[in-house]
Amino acid sequence: MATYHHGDLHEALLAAGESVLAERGLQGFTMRECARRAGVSHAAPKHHFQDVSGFLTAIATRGFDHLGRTLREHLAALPETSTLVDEFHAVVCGYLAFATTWPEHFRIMFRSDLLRIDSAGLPASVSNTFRELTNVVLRQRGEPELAAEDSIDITDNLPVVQDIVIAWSHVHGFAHLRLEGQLVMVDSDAEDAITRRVSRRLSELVQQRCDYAEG
Amino acid sequence: MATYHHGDLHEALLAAGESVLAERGLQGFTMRECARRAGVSHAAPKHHFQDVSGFLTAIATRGFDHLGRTLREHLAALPETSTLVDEFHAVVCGYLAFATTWPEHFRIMFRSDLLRIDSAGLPASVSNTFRELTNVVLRQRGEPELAAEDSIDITDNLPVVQDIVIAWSHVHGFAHLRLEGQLVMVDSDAEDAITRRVSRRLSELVQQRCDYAEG
DNA sequence: CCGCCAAACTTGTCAGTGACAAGATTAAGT
DNA sequence: ACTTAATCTTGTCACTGACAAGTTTGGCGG
Repeated sequence: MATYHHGDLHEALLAAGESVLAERGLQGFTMRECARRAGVSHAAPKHHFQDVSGFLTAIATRGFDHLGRTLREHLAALPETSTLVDEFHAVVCGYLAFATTWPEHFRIMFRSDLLRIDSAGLPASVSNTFRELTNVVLRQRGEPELAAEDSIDITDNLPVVQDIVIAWSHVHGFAHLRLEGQLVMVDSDAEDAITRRVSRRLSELVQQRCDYAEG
Repeated sequence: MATYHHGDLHEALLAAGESVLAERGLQGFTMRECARRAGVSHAAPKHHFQDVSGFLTAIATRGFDHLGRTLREHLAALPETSTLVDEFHAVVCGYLAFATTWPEHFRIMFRSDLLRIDSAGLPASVSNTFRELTNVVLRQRGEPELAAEDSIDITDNLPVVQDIVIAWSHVHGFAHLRLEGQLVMVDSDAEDAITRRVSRRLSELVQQRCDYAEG
């Protein structure tokens, strides 16, 4: 109890919250426990985060930032001579790595009923994150990449958006099913084969950009 | 208070639980509210479902049954002359329809941290559900379909399992992202185009079954 | 240097919750 | 008819999130 004012309670609470999530999961997560770990009273968080959903929104925002960073790292680790299949593979592996390492964050990030989706930083973090995936698709198509803070114009680029949605869905679905234990029958070798197959599929998907007419 | 013994409290509680979920979401879901709506005391559910996770598991099991029924209906509604693209499209639409109609069930079904995954009926309902998708893939490949109660042998059919996982991931990811509001930018026309594109992609994926060697 | 003010934090309270224990009721078999 | 076990109730406990009201403190103008 050095000072009455904590100094950086905002950050301390987030760190506490993430440790609670890691140890007890979303189930055992409580505001009061977070306050306890930060060494403040049970009502202190109110001033920094309106309520529990405000707090979870902040955590989700950090989660999206972290996911974006992970994707960027996996892409940056590629050698110069990489193919586009490699790029997709990097994204898939990054996504999976994040979901494995931060499962509770992953769950919270995709729980719109728990979050204040219009909250300050969230939308920005989301689009920053998925700019990585978008740029892989754009690179593949030979179109100009998005700069930081830019986001894609849907109406002008419907085919591109379709590809992005399809690619994102594919990666996300695999990660989610895996995280939630629905793919337990798949061993680690089979999983590697699947991720490579998915990556190859995604790059093929984006290459065949002529036949949009009809399915 | 006709009788002290309810008669079919098990079923009544599940129905109550589903109405609570529909009205208040997983957030506002409580055992006591379910008991209240079933007209019994707050401790009555204990005898039918051990605890809250046992109760949610039962609800999730019903959800998987419902999803399986929905997929079967969508497939059965196809005309005789349907292509395999149509079959995949039916699965995709059925999956999306379920996620849209029963969003809270969908959420619970894929929350392994909330469920007793080893619980009596759950695994059976899950494999019954995904037998529909499996059979579409098997039909596509000209291999014998699974009978009811049968499940696929992973070790003998790795390529098939890979295709199933990929197809399932794709459909599931799209439904999940859509449910959680991450695809708000996609309007209804674009969504139709995407579902058709996904369906076509999936059937192509399964057709090209020669090139497994490496990605 | 002082006093004031608003932000940051505390204490206290409330209804509501899940889990558990112990008791009451009743259905069903013998 | 008697017993027995399943079913349901009442009562209790620690805990939670939200809210209200009070306390401390940093920082500001004068």
